[in-house]
Amino acid sequence: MTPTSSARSPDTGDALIRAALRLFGEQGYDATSTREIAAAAGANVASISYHFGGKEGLRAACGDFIIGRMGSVMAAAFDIGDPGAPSGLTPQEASLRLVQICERMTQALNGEEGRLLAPFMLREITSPSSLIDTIYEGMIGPVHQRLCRLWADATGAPHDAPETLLRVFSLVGQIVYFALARRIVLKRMGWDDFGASEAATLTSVLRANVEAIIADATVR
Amino acid sequence: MTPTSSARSPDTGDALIRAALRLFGEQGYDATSTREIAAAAGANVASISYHFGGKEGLRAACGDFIIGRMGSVMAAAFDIGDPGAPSGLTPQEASLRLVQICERMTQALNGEEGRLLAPFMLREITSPSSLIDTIYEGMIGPVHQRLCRLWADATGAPHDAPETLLRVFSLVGQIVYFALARRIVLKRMGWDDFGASEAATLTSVLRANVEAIIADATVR
DNA sequence: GTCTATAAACAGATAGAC
DNA sequence: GTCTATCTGTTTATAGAC
Repeated sequence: MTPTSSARSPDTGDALIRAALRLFGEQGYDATSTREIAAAAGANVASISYHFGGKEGLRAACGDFIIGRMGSVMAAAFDIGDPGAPSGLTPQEASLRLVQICERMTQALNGEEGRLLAPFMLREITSPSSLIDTIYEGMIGPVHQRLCRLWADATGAPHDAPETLLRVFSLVGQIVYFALARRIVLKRMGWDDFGASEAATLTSVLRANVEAIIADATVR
Repeated sequence: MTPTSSARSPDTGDALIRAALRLFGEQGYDATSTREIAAAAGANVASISYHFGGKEGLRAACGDFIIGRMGSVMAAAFDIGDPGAPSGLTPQEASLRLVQICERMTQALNGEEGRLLAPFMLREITSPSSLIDTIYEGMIGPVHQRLCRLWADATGAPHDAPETLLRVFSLVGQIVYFALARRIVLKRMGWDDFGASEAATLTSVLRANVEAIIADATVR
């Protein structure tokens, strides 16, 4: 349906974002040149300024892309089974839900799209002047709050106690660590890649950890 | 005892390494210019080439510095109490030792020097072409192996089973996470800084986690 | 919308005076 | 050992043809 004109564009902007996500994630923002991004996206250098107003605008677009994708993955994880029920879970139900969400997070971070998004996100989290505020308010903060309420339902601990917040962070932390230190883990395990069987082994270990930590924190 | 000549140097090389560790850690290697490093160290741009042969040489020197410092911290942590006894610990002793080592790691990563070294190390771990091999073989690998043997003594599990290696990684991972995501944790907790009382709260949570995970993995 | 050509700033490295 | 000055290559951004 494109009229007649010279060049077509299924979506140059989208290709630029995907290329930038990968390269920013692998090498870092400053280590990646706009020429490199354009080449990887099969586009022209000037198209970055045209579509996003410059390199920094492309970075911001990557952040919005991440918040959208990861946000919907997390939203789906929270609503496993019953996309309606807001509250009133038994401790056993809440505990199971927590374990399931952790498994989904493990899968999401180690799946195909996660391996595109996670490195970029980790870099933004650790860099001082970056998208950290946007990503925190758009995704990390809300997700952590919901996890804390589930934690409270599961253990009987107050949802806003410092210990609760830190316990939930440590739950998430051990999952994120395996995305962060993938290269080291592969090397030590003698694994070539992170396939289905490796993922299954990791998932079972993390599930055991999560269940042990929840049980330990449960008010008896 | 320095002869008579013009300029003195307590140690320009050392000042350059410390400045580079901080700036590389905060901003990343590529985002940091040699001029910036020299200014922060109170030295001249040309001194980097003179002392280290160039920017890449300075990066390698930072890696060696880290391996030396962190290595001795970890060595001390393993030898708490008895710097001689090689083996033959009861499960209870091994478990306690494991918990103590985790506490030392938490302190080391969140203490003054850890806050200088950890960001740099985390960046090197996540970057593709970097010092990851050097740091792995000089520190991470050996430390992980020793932790796995302690884990085996504590739980009765084989020291080289995949589950053992992954359990130990998850132990370390949750500790590293709080160094990685410090900014996010501070924001969510409503903390201004990471002082003594905050460190105490975190340490107690992590200790509880470690003990729960060890207990869960113990062969009964 | 896409491209080429170019501008203006900045990078790391080094020669040579001191 | 330290400094200034400079060389060479690369960066992002943009003007203007198509």
